[in-house]
Amino acid sequence: MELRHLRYFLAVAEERHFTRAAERVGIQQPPLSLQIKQLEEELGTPLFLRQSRGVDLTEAGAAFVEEARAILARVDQAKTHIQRLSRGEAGRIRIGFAGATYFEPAVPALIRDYRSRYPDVQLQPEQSNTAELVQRLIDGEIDAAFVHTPIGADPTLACLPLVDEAMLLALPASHPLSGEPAVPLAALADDTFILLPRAISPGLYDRLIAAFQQAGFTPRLGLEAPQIVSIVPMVAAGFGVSLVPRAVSQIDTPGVRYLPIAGIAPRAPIGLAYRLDGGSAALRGFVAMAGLVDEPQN
Amino acid sequence: MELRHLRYFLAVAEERHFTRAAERVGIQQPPLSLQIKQLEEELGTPLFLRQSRGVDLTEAGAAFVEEARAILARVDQAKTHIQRLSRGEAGRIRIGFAGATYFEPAVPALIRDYRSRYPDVQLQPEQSNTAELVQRLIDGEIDAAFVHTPIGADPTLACLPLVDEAMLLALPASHPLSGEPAVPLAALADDTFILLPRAISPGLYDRLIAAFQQAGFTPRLGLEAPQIVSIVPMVAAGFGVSLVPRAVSQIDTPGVRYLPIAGIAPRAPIGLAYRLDGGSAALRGFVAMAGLVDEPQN
DNA sequence: TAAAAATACTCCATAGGTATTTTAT
DNA sequence: ATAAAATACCTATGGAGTATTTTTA
Repeated sequence: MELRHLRYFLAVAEERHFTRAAERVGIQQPPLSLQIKQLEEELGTPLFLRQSRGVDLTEAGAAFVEEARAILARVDQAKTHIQRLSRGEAGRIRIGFAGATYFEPAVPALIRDYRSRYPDVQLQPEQSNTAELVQRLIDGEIDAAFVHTPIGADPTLACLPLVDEAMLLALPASHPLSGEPAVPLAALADDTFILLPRAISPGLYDRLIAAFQQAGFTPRLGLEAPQIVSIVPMVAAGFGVSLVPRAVSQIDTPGVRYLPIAGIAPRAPIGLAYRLDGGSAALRGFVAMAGLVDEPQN
Repeated sequence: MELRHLRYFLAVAEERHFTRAAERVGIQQPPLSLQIKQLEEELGTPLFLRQSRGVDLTEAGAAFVEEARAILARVDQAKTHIQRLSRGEAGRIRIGFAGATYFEPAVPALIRDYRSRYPDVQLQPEQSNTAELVQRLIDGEIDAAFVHTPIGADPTLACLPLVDEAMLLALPASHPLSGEPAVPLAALADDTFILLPRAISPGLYDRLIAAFQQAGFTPRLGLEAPQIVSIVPMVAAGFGVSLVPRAVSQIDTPGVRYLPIAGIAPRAPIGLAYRLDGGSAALRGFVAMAGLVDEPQN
């Protein structure tokens, strides 16, 4: 059986007339009769009662009308689905968000814009840290991730820079310098610093260490925060001071002051990392939109 | 697009190898490549990533695997459905039951046997009287009906005789003759008779009138019962006596005695009427079973 | 007798086969 | 160098066309 048989059958069933049906499907009556006969042989039962003025459907024929319509509709539907998938208009993107990247205004703005343009693409968010997300990208468990760059060079991954802002100091409100408009890093040489373990976000960590070296001191390290956002309550609780990406300052916590760093401040660049071979058209659309809307800033 | 394309596509998707897939579907590799290319052109997107050791599915290809499987499964299902319909193993029969025919043991026995042999045929019962059911048969609103024969000759209907039993007298328990083992009809010449209107079941009515003539009297007619089963409570209430098919005596009502008629008793034959052109295989199966199991009796 | 489907045949488009080339590891 | 798909070209099946016959109301 081929779809041709179903198309021809429906024409005859609807016209109740072989000759008219043949005209409708663009062939002559004898080959149409032949195709219907093939179909009837395959099904093992007549589909039409041939009468001298056209034909009527048999019981089996009437039932097969429904079946044939359903099958052809399903075929059309499948075609449309695949075409939409291949145009990036449908599908699913699993997106990771590292640390507080979700609070960087450009990130939710991009998500919002993408959803309004591609409402039928399902976005599946996932919250973690840069190192974990990069691993999940490599393993193919997620399709893209907003991470703190740089990430380790991997041949299967690409990374599109999105935003690059100076980090801020996070001081407890009780800190003597918390009222200043800006503080040089060196002024905190005697403070205890709350940092992330390097493994969570090596890029960010290395920038901080470089900044301390440039400021001419080695920081006293206190507690290690398990994730960026948990630095804030630790500072509020007086466990020490820290340096955080601007996005973190969106979380307004009582007892914490965010101050610009006077002089050269370490930066916390955010990029969109994604698989190069992912092959999802929806992902390509997402990356393309990220590349257009969010030009790398300095 | 033809089903061939889907079959070939699934072979390639499952083998991940054009040459092996070609072997599996019984053609050579180049024509298979051509068919897949046609499919990809119609869908407007590649389905496979050609690699030097076989192929991988693209995103669209992976989605199309599901679609193609669903479509081919639906085709198989449709085929099976039609074949079962045409063998009378599936479908629906709308069956009418006139008067008390449902109480005639052979009738529920036939229904029971048929349902156990063809469990997937839906039986849709309808209760009415002979005249109404014959009309509904002619109008094509039901497929078969258990009726009191004879029915008017109609070229589109056939009627298979099923059972033919003598009618019984129905007397109120208070009737002086209600204790007799059998009563001749003539003994009731002075009683009031409760009968059905002739229009409800002409065959039955005419037999009764003939019986009265043979017994040598014209009955005094009392109330008319709207349907056979309502004769029973009317007799119980003392409105008169009646003659009823044996099946009615299955309804055990206090205050009513059923007695055989002494001498020649009118008969109440039951037949299965059905459309000759109905064309439903399930109906043919039902009629065939009725013809085999329930030989006409005397 | 007339309308319409079936049959008989012819033809050609295209599915499928064969030989070879290209491609990618 | 090798495995595998693509390309080129050929063959032939069977889908479609034409002419005619059969069927049935």
